[in-house]
Amino acid sequence: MSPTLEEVARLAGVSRSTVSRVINDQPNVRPEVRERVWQIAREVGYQPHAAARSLVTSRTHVIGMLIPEAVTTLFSDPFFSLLLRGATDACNSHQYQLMLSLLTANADRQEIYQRILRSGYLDGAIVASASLDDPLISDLLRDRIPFVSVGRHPNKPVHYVDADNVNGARMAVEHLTRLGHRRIATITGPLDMIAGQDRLTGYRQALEARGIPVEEELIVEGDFTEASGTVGMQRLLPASPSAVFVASDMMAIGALKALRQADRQVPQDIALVSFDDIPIASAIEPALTTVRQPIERMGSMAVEVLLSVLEDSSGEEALAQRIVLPTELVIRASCGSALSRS
Amino acid sequence: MSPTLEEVARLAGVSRSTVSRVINDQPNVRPEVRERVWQIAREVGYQPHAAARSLVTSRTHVIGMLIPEAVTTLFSDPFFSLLLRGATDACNSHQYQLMLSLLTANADRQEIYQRILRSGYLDGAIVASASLDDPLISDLLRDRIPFVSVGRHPNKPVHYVDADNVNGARMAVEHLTRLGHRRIATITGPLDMIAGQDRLTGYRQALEARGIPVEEELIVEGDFTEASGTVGMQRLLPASPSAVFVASDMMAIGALKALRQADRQVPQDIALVSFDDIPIASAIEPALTTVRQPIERMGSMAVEVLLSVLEDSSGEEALAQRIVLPTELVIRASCGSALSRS
DNA sequence: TTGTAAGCGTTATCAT
DNA sequence: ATGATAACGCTTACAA
Repeated sequence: MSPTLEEVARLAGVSRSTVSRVINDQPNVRPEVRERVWQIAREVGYQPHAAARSLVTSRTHVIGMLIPEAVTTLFSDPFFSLLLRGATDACNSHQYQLMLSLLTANADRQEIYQRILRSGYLDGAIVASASLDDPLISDLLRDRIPFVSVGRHPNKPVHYVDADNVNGARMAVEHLTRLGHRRIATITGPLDMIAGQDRLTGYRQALEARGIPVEEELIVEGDFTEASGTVGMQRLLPASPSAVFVASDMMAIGALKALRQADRQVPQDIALVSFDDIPIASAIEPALTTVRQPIERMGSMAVEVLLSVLEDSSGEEALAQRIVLPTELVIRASCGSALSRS
Repeated sequence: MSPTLEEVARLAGVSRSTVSRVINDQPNVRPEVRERVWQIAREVGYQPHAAARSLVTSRTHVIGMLIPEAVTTLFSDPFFSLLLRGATDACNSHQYQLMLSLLTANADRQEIYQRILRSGYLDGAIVASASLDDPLISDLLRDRIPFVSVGRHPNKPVHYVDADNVNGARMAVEHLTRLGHRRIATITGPLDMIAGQDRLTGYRQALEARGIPVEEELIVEGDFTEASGTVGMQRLLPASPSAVFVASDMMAIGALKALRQADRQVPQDIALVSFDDIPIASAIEPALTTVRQPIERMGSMAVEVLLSVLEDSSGEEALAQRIVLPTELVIRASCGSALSRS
């Protein structure tokens, strides 16, 4: 099919080695020869064979995006599209490729792990929102596979990129206190994920800073899905909070549904602040006041960090790179601050 | 690092060929030998090297998911997450991998094309929602790269999987006529995509079937983004339609925004029916009456078709496989049919 | 049934 | 500056 190095060499009247040097921009080739080789290579449409190349270099220029089983169900959350877009963009600009693996439940996790990660398919991997005790993390560490986690793992030597969830949540809840709310509930994310924990921590910090006691009946755990937002809000209603911090936009959408069913107006009867700022957050009614995290940038940063790790995997293990990007409160309608201003 | 065939062979006291036969489940190996080899392979954690293997078989077991430049901007539409999930699921169950490529504008399209598609990275590709004249399609055909399109290409010899957009749209608009509407507008998808065209065709068919004249001032073109739904609805308002068929849920969400700004109630003042049935369609207020297309199944079918094409690429080109999956109208609140019933 | 050996398309180490 | 030549790890005739 496609011409090989050999053929280009023959046509150019030089050896394979020379062509290889030209193609890889290595020194020690006479400019005229270099030019002639390029000429021929272009003419015949030469394209290096990826497998042959990586067989000898043991580099594939492919990195994996691993979505742990625990979160495959919420893969349709726009969060992941945005993360993917950031990651692929970064890959594009470094001439790397992204391989996507959803470690779904029905698939044999072990089998996939072996096949993908130990067969030399990948130079490294990005792990999206793994829960804190996901065996995937330990496996990757054990097998010394270079990887970067999206979402921090405080007690393990892993490179990660994360948003500042604690401060984001704190800002959100402080905003509610500033609006005069004192009975503030929260629907948390899954508490086996650091994002869930950290946002809960931020919630607690904000209340404590204002001297508001944290009441357990005002805290219900969700799992980031819209459905869990609905259920969470239903469980919260008997405690009659005046405001709720919902740990993700999708859950907030679910919570809104529950509130409509219960005939409560947002923000008049109850105020809502959530987290993520995915595109629909501003499109729905009421528009969501929410904490923006730079999802696309987290995706591209994860790739950048991974590539830098791959670069200097020359020596021994360097310190884990830990990057926390700032979050920002975006005030819209669901918190009722516009209302209180008037 | 990882042990090789050679090592397993040495430990088992047999030749590489024998180990290869065992690993690949080929005949002509004594059961006892087979057992011993497996034993050792497991012990040392043998995993075949993908590159080495594909160098000789010229098969990578990787297929590409190509998102054309034209649609990378709407990649955060849940449509693509669902498509990806369907595709990766199918890949998982066939031990294939999915490589994701967004052919973004800033990246050099030609360069990426060459690097990904002509370097042997991929066994084949899936192309998502390419516009009808996307050069990507012609390039793939020219280079004889096996691929399946999500979205039909009626006049080209391409394998495709699509939803029945014409009938879906027709059902949607017929439903509106049945509710008594006669002044029905539409916000179309991009008309250089077959999905945009087909849904417009369905709209026309439904009107003509009822003897309602098609008025050009009731047709505005969108591009499937939420923003274009808002703009489209704003342009439509002066023509005062009593109902609108919006060609995607995301655009419908945008349209709702415009209607709120204009103080029109849905469905009381104006009825809406859209297309896709992405998860949020049922979560927002009003819940969207929409045409459900089986997005995940389209993703998995695309993979299945591609794999079947890869199978019998033995002989010459067979006929293009063309699969159109049925669509279904899901009635919720935005069309006002519940209202008319009461 | 098993082993030997050639070859897949590169890169990398030597000589020259 | 250039060219032989030996890997890289596997599959696959072909021989035994």
